[in-house]
Amino acid sequence: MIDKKSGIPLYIQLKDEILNKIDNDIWDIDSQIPTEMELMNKYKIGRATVRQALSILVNEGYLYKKHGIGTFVAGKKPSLGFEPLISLTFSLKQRGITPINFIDKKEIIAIEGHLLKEFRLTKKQDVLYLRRIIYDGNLPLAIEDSYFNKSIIEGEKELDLEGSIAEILLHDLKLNITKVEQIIVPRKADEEERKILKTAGTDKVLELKRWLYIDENEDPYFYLKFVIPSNI
Amino acid sequence: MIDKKSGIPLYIQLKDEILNKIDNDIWDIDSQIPTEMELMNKYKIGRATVRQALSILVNEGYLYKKHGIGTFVAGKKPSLGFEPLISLTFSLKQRGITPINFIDKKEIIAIEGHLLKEFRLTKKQDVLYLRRIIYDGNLPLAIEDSYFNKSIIEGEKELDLEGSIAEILLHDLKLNITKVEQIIVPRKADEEERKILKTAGTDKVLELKRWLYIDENEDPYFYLKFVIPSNI
DNA sequence: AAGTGGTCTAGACCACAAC
DNA sequence: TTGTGGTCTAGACCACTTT
Repeated sequence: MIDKKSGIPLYIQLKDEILNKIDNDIWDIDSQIPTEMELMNKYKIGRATVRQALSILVNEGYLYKKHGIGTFVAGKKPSLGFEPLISLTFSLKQRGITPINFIDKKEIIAIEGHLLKEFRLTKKQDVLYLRRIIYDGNLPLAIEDSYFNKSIIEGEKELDLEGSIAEILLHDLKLNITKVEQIIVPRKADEEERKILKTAGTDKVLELKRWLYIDENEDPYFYLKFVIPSNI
Repeated sequence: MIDKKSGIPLYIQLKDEILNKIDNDIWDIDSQIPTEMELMNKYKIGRATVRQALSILVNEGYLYKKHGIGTFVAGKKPSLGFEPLISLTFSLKQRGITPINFIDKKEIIAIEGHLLKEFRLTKKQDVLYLRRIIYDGNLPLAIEDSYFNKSIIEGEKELDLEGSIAEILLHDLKLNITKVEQIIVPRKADEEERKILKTAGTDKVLELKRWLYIDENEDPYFYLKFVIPSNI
């Protein structure tokens, strides 16, 4: 309960009240919690106070909101080994975001010459190049350039290239990943990136490059680069 | 300037306006920015709107407030976007786990000879070695070996080495991280690891190594290795 | 005492999703 | 149409720091 005379700010008391119900599993994961209106009436407090409490919990990842629907308990999902470490889609879903991947480019290109170093390849190779823009609704979240070993398009399977790439690699292709290398560098967005990502206010982005090795191969099977505004 | 008819929320416009002045160094570090009252009058907006814009920037580490005095530009620019990408504690907390870090070893060691390559160092260096076992309650989750540049123990600050290391690096030390390299390799646990982690059923683990670079330094500031059972 | 940020209320209108 | 969260205003009083 909330005590208006305790001296403790009401929004702190409400925040703790809600946190307890989450921690003690009184509210199920992904279940809707009382609306702002209901919380106002139940505790006889103003809407701004309710929203201040909720915004803290959203910020800390305990709750997520859906505009026009309600407020929900954020879920802890089971892990699949590598998945949380290599999948952007996975990380976003954990925060209540269901990303949409829009395929911008899809073509076969040859990696040779000075490009070999960037791709960490030892010899010339044709790869499937895929550029996707990842959205949360209408909001662009990231630009993703991925390069697959050509063998991926030679299989008979129909691959869902708009889904999670980590899922394709781990579940559909059942690859035996033996090493993942990754570099993250914060930098300024270039002009194209600013245009696509509509970076407002700041033009700082994180650039992440990732190389995936399978079996005992010396060359990576998969190369990924993605750029994401650093305020996401 | 702020356009009330643009359709863009006023607090977003104000936030971006302020962010630009910070990014372009129009306001010095630790200098006071206009008071909430001044911002209200200047842009003809309500106080709640001003506070909403400011609270975002405080939350993201661009500003800090002093009660009864004013609002100020934060000293270092945050690399907060890094947190989910580099912090094990952060990732675990997102899944509802509040890990406990038990310090197993803590000593100064010299990195030289053949070890230099593993640490990606170019010359001999003394480092602070920290081994921690990370628990979820009684269940051991991971073994973590971290190696800090010696300068970390020369500061006057008392560092909470049982908390999140990413938090120390980003929030306490406010390091300007310029690159993160990481390798993940699945392998079999060795005998010591099996003993500590009590790996049940499977003895497969993920080994993650991570190198953190700050400023323009050629050598990494921080080296981390952790081993985690692959069924977690 | 004056000025700052901290908390809180009541009320309004908008945007989005579901029925 | 209804109910949700999103944005915004005007106003009040409190707590803290400096003058």
